[in-house]
Amino acid sequence: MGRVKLEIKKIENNINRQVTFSKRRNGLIKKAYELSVLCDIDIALIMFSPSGRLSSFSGRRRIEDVIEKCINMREHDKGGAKLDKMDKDVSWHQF
Amino acid sequence: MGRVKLEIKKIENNINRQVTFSKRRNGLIKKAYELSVLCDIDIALIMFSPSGRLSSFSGRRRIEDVIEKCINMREHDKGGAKLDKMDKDVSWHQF
DNA sequence: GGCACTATATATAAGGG
DNA sequence: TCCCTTATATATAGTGC
Repeated sequence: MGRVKLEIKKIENNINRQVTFSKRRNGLIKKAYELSVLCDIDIALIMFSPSGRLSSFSGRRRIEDVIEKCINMREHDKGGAKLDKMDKDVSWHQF
Repeated sequence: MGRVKLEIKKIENNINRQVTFSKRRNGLIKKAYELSVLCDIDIALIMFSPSGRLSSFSGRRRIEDVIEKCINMREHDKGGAKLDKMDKDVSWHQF
């Protein structure tokens, strides 16, 4: 999305990396917010900026509550937390 | 983003709400993944589907580690966790 | 439920101030 | 750095299978 197709690999230039982080962080939070409202769900988003600062977002409930619910669910129902399928050409770590 | 502009409010139809959740959840995870790679950061995303199922994602590190780092940072540096600014016309809950 | 299509809305990379 | 613009890449709503 932009004047040029951006390859998904680490942006080596420090300035550009921080700029991209700021823009995409805002976009991500906006989309998390929209998802929480449209689908009436609980959501939590935790990010650390390239300089190590914490950014977090949660929808209807306090982030601590969402985290706690997540931890409990992962402990008590390990099989139910997996996503069904993702793109084949990425190798992100997921649960 | 689609044939029609969608107002950001709860989708009342159960089927449509679940369909929108599935599509947007995938989009959100993809963007979280891209952000983690492009900016070389830690990130964690926790969502509960309309039916209550847990979906979560984390980038380079285990989600438990990212959550723990977040909790510690929020406890020890409450002032540093705030985002600078968001859209004025939304009222999401953030930290 | 999921997958594919496609018209449209949205996000964003570059660049300028 | 941050804000604005704009061309372009991407996400996705509606639809059919």
